[in-house]
Amino acid sequence: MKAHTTDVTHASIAIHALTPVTEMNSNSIKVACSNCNLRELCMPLGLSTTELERIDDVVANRRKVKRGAMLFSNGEKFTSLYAIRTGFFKTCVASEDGRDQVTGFQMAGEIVGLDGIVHDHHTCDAVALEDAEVCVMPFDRIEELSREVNALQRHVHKIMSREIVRENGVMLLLGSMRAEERLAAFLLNLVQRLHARGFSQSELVLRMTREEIGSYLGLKLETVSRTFSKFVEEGIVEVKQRHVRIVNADKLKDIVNPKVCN
Amino acid sequence: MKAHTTDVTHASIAIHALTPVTEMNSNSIKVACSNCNLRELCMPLGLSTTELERIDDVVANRRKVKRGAMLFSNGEKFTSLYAIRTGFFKTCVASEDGRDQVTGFQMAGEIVGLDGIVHDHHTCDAVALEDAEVCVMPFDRIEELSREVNALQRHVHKIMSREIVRENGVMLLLGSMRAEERLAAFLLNLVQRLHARGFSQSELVLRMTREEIGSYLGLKLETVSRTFSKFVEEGIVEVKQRHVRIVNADKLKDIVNPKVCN
DNA sequence: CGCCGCATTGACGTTCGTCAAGTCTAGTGG
DNA sequence: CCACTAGACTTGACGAACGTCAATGCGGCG
Repeated sequence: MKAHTTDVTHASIAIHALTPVTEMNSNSIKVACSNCNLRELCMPLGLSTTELERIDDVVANRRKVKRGAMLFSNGEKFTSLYAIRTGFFKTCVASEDGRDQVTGFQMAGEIVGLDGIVHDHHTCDAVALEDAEVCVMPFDRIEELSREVNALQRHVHKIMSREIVRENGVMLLLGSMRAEERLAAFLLNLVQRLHARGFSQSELVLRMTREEIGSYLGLKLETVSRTFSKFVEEGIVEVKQRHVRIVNADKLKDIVNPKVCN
Repeated sequence: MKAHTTDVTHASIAIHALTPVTEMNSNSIKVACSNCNLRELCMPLGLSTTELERIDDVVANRRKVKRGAMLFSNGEKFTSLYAIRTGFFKTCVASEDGRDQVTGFQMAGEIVGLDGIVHDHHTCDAVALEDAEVCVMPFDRIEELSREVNALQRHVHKIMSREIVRENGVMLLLGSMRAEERLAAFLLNLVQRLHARGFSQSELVLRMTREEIGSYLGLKLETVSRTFSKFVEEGIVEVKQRHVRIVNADKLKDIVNPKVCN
């Protein structure tokens, strides 16, 4: 490790800007999407006031999940989708012989639990990578309401379609990219999503271990570590444990999308 | 190639058993899910007669797609989902620098086009691997009707969730399996889906090239070919070009799920 | 019959995994 | 405050799995 950056800051400070005011003082305050700052991330836009009030009803309650604990697990009965309010999750599937694969990392405003719809049981685990809180949205309530609020129906469809498209991208990554390309794509994706939530475009704090990154990217943890080191040597990023600063985003993008011409 | 099996038959004969009678004589006959033999594969079960009649309306028309032609392509405006009546498709995404990745193979009764919902444009190509015919289901019509027919609403959600779960499985495959395991899992999956459609449990005709299999499995075509040869040497399958006979399904399953104990 | 696309096979090279040793950091308790 | 520890991370040496390149075979089709 060569780059000892002292100015890689904890991005978590900025999360306060995203925390709904309703919860600033107490946990027992009425659950309400209508005045949640994450609304634009997890709910449809352009709703009328009455529609907005009705949509508040899809959230039954909230649930806190401690770091390392599971929101739901493989085999568990499916009842609800979950909108992440705070914290960071991973989802992972396991093969029968014990290998497991991280299928995604989810942050505030994103929805988890879609895997459970088809068989009425979950087929993956959702694990909190830091203390987290989610909005519990019973699926039968979502279905009921989305019959009446067209924008919600459309929104549910888009969320599921978005997940399908995301996974298509991961398949491309796993099927055809080399280690450097995978890690570069991973970093760019993470920072882009964080930026959409008001965080820095260039600095981030990884909430997951090298092993979890490796599982997601189809690499071993040593390869992830070596690839980080290589990026550091090339002056593309600065890394100090889980603090990452992207020094040269263009180079990272070039790695993901090598331009043959030019 | 050692195994020259003369008795690997074309499975395509059996497709006639699945072809709706309404189309036996003419192409202009009324489109109707209510008497389509594929209904149980692509439509919800347990509908009342009136609901069934209404569901016929989701199919606007049918469309033939010649082998090698595209049903839809990346960037194209999204309007409809497509239920495959006959034929075989691949879907593939491309990275900006030209690499592409097969994200799935679809057969009769399966639905393609879900990727287009989120951005109102398709993000992948759907290519017919043999002459095919699909039912065109305009998505706004699906949404309209699924507001009124609960079973259809639930069905649409399940179809999308199933696709998410399928892709989770592919991620596990691409992220953590070796070449033999990937090919074994692929063959077992294909033959299982074909069997559900009335085909043999042990014989199949691949509709795709080695290169397309390789793209799907994250391998090069040579590796696919070598792995086939290895399976043949070990007496697990017989292969003659695209005709495959599974001789020892248990061994194949063992390869996918190596049992450490026992 | 000859061509073309697909498939097979071999020789060799690269990338990444494996194994092992060692470092760093945060947390704990004296 | 510092020693101790456990878990995460880094780094090196080596090997296996798969990719690359190239030659050849095979089968279907005009």
